[in-house]
Parts: sequence; structure tokens; C-alpha cells
Amino acid sequence: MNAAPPPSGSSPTLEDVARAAGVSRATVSRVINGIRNVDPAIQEAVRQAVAATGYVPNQAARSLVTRRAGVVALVVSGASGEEPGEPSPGQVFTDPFFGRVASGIIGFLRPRGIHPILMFADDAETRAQVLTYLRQGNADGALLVSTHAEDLLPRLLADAGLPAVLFARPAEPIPISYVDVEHRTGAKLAADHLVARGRRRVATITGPPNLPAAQARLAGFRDAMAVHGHPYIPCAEGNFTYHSGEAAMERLLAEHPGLDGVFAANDVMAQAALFVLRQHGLRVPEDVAVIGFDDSSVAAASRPALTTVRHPVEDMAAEMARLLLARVDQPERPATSIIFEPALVVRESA
Amino acid sequence: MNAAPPPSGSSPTLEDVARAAGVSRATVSRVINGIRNVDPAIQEAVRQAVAATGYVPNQAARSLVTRRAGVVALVVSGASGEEPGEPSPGQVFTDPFFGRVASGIIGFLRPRGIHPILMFADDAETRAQVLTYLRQGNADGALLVSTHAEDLLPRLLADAGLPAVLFARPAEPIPISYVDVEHRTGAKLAADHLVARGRRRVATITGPPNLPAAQARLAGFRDAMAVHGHPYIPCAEGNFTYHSGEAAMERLLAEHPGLDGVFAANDVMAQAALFVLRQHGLRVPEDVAVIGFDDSSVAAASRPALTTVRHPVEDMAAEMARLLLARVDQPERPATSIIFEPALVVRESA
DNA sequence: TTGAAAGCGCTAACAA
DNA sequence: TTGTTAGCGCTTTCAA
Repeated sequence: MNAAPPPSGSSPTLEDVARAAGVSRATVSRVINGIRNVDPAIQEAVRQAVAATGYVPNQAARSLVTRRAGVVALVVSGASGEEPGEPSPGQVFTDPFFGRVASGIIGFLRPRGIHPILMFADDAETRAQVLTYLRQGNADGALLVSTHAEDLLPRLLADAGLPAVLFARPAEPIPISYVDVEHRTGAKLAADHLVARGRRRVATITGPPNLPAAQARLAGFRDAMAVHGHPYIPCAEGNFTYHSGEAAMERLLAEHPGLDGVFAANDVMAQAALFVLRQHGLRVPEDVAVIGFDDSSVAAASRPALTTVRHPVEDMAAEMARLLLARVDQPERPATSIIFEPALVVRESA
Repeated sequence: MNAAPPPSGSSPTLEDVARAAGVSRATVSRVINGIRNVDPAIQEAVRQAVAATGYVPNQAARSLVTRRAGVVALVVSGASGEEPGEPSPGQVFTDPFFGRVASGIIGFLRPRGIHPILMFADDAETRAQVLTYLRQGNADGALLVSTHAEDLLPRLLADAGLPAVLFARPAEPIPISYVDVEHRTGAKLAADHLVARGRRRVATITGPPNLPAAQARLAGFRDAMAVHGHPYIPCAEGNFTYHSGEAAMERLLAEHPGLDGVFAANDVMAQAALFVLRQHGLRVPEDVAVIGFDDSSVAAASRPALTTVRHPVEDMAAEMARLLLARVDQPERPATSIIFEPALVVRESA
């Protein structure tokens, strides 16, 4: 049973499908949108007609009446002001982190037929563009990844009442949804493990001090070590890059040659620490135990494989998308935040 | 002279603006779309009315009639098959490269009111989704960044007659537009510079052998050195990561302790080489000259600052967008490729 | 140069 | 349960 092929040159419409199935446009629409109260036999006929005609819904026509774009904005949002030397939005991509966020978001959105529009916002003008874009209804909401705690965009979004979800808690309380991980708990897991492994001269490589997440990891680690009777923990500051991790590990070794355990605030720096320790002839984990943070792709690939704290970035990103869609469907929904629990992933390095 | 404020709850339409300006919808539309043959006085009146009402065009309504989405797909396309251990699309982001591409594309598209939708394609199903998405008219065309030379998507796109532009030449000839840089010439610039600086024992750190760009850089370097009378050039393979660069430099040093010049196939590996050389007590550029490739953000940030070959990624990405838009406006336009010329950027390392 | 009017393809009342 | 119908907001002939 073959219906007429679609008229070449332009794609088939609901009308064509309706004609092919011998029903009305409305019925076809109901079937396509999965609305009940359609006779199973007719449903089947419609489905056949759809297949026969090669019909695909026209999103523009649909958006026009539903007032849903079927698109959300994925905003990489940067500096609050004009301080020079800050990473440009493009550089954000350098961190494995952004790829995980994007994967998590796309993984959730794609099955739902929704796609993220990539936008950068790093000054007043581009922030305004994001707002305008959303207000025009070009996108149904925004998923925000800030590179700075002082980012102004979250507040603007909240004030405008636009649906938005942040990755990571904003520096100041803002009525806006976000997802985050319990950084302190994660750091505590690392501390407990190091102590359980009998390490007594432990140091840490931290992230940038202006990043709340980095500070929480440091504070959590220090507090937990204090509980274990180690009130003083040497630390060296890094900025989450491999290079900074190497430098930090070198400094730590120079000042504390006898250390037997290191907690790095992310895996990339932990990997760098591994490299430096080996160069100094130290064995991991025999001489020095190393724990990272994130459980990013480099952790399992390191030699020795990195014991690390799992930061469920993909799950968190998917949750961002879920929260956003819920808010889009239900605009009066209050802001919600979801805090994920980290977990220790024990491999070889500690 | 204040027109009535827009009815709260829903945004103003053309109709509202027309009423406020005392003209017809059609005229307002003409003014908004910059079509001539509109009385200047009326144009001004319309502009005032637009400002007064806060009107912004509804993209869905516009798309419905123009058949233009105002959106293009930015596709990160991966493996051709199911080989395990390959980088997932999300990992692509790890390279500073992708951020530069995204920046270049957004920089060109944004002023034109067009935005990129981020899509991953790494298996048959996701490739099909990209095709469907484009066929539905959700996006007007595709900008493709492949992580593999054997990517199947370019061919599918070309066969479907969909507007698309690739970053980098496809492995096999395909009737599809692309932008690329003259890798061989860039490598030659590095070779010439090294020789001009009096280096005679030169080695190179390469990229992955399955990547055409990496091979072109290697071949170009070898050929140029051969012309200078150095038919044999030691090389160590890396995969463009810092870590692999360190390992490669170590191997090179172990096998050729007397070398006095290194050309690395990208800046990240060159930076790693810098680090390893310093650890071996070698001065750069006095003992060993180092040249990178890309002129990415790490080049200027290295110590010593990296002499490198400029890969105009942002310009190339902007050109991709320009080519795509031209093709969208003019579907019969044949595939075009634009090859950029690299340039040597001399800093401190060579 | 301007306006009237006909849709673009779809969803959602409302009727039947 | 199904069909009829009225738009969603815009562009674009076609007349005037």
C-alpha cells in the first residue's frame, strides 16, 4: 500500500499526510503529537501515511502556534567587567570540563528533540543579546556555564524572569536554579582515604582562589585532615592546568621533600603531579599517594591510573537540562537547586 | 509622542506597530527588512513606532514564510565506525582549537543575527539526526568540524545536497566546501627559520599519523629541511597533547642528545618541549631553538614565548560561516574551498 | 510608493 | 473519537 510520493521540490505537509491516510489534518496532528483518543486503526493508518510521504513536522509552523522554540541557549558566560587577561569564552573549551557539560546536556536534550544554541556572553553587549534572544522567544530558556563567580548574567536572567539554570552555585544568592556538587564532601573523601592509607605528611594542590568550587575543595580537605589530627596542610596554588600542576608539585616537593600524599583539586593537575613525582624518582603510590578530583577522562588514562573524586558533571548537566525544561513547562515553578554527592573512585595512585 | 505601551503578557506584533505608526503591516515589514521604495518620512515614523512599542520580530513566523531558520548547525563529528578508544565528541573540546573555531564562527554569525546549534555526530544514528534536522529546515546548513579524516558525514551531507562547509580538507575528494591552511608552507617557514638561525641538528615532534594535517606538517618540514641539505630528520610522534609532547621530547633527547632545534606540530607540544628542555638544563633558544604551530593562546603565554607558525583558525572559521551563508542564499553555488596562508610569528624560543 | 489579502504549516478550540 | 475552523505573526504577490 503505497501512497503518492511527496511532491518533489517541497516537503510534504500535514495536509498531504491527511489526504494519504484519508483523515483530517487534526487527526494526523494528534497522532504525531501522541495525543490519546485516537482510534488505534487510524493511528496505524496515519503512521503508514507518514512513512509513505516521508513527512517531517515543520518546526517553524509548530513554534508559531505553540510558542515554544524547541531550542535552548547554552551560554558560556565570562567576565563581569573588562578586566584584561581573563580567559575569553573560547578558552573555556580548553578544559575537559566543558566537553562533559555539553555531552550531558546534549544527551538529555537530543532524545526530546531539543537542541542547544551556543552563545558567548562576556560583556554588557553580548549579555544584552542573550536576554533579547530569549525574550524574542528564539530559545525557551538558558543553560549557563560561568567562567567567573562574579558573572552578572545570572542576575539579569533572574530579574527578567527568564527560565535559566546555572552550573554551580552563584557567588551571591540569586533566585535562580542551579546544580552543583558537594565539593567539601568530595575533598573529605580524599582526606579520609589518604589517612586510611596511612599517609601522615600530606599536601594539596589547589585551584584558583577566586573560584568558590576550588575554595570549597581546599576547605573541605583541610577540615577533614584537621579532624584526623593534621591541622596544618601545605598547599600550592594552581589554576587547573597541567602546567600549573607541574609547577605546584615542584614547589611542594622543594619545600616538603618528605611528603607521602597529595590531593590535587582536579585530575589534570594530579596527572601533572604524577609526572613530576616520577621525574623525582618517587613511586606512586608506594612513596607518595596521589588523589585527583573530577574523574575526568584523563583519570583512568593516567599511569598509574588515578584515584580520584567523581564529579558527576554529565549527570549534573543533564539535570540542568531537566530543570530548565520543567521550568519552561511550568513558568511559575520556583527556583530549585540540586546538589550532587561526589564519590571516591579508587584506582592505583592511592 | 508616546505610542501605547505593548499589551502586557504578549509581545507586540507587526500589527501593533502598524497601528502605532498609522500605516499598514506591509509597510512596517518593508521598513524592518530594509526594502527600498519606502518614503523616508514613513520610515522614520515606523522606526519610532518600533521603538515605542518595543517590537521584535517573531522568528518562527518569519521562518514559516521565508523558509530560513536563521540558525546553522555546528557539528562536531567523530568516528566513522565503532572503533573503541576514540575520543568522544565531548573530548574534542579539550583542545584549544575548538574554542577558536567556535569563537570565529560566532564572531561572524552573531552580527548577522544567526546562531549556531551545537550537535554531536559520532555514529550512524546521530549522523542521520543531523541530516534529518537539516532537511526539516531547522537549520539552514552545517558547519562541520571532524575529529577524524574518515568521517562519513561530509559525504552524506554532500549527497543530500545540503549546504555544508568543513574545517579542513576531507581525506577523499568530496564535492563540498572547506577551508584549510597550507600546512606544508607553514612547516617550511619553521624549517627555514631554524636553518637561518644556524641550527643543524634539528628534530620534530609530530601529530597523529592518521591526521592529514599532521602529516602535511611533517612532510613539509622534512622536504624543506632536505632542500637545506638535511635529508634525515629525527622525529617522535605525539598526539597534540601536552603529555604526549613531554614524552616525545624525552625520547628525542635520549636518542639525539646533541640536537639544537625542535619543530613541534602544535603549540601545546612545543610548550611541553620547553618544559622538558629546561628540566634537562638546556637553554631555549641558546642551546635548543623551539618552534611550535598554531599560534594558540599558549604560545604567547609560554616562557620563553613561543616562536610559532600562525594558523589563522578564527579567520578560517569565520570564512566557513561566510561560505555557508553564501551557499544558503545561492543553493546552486558550487563547492568552494579557501586555503589560508600561514605566517611565522617570531617570539623568543627560536 | 502603499495597502489589501492570501497564505506559510501547524495546533487547539469547538462542534458534531 | 473525529472533523471544521480559526488563527499564530510574518512576507509577498497583486492592485491601486
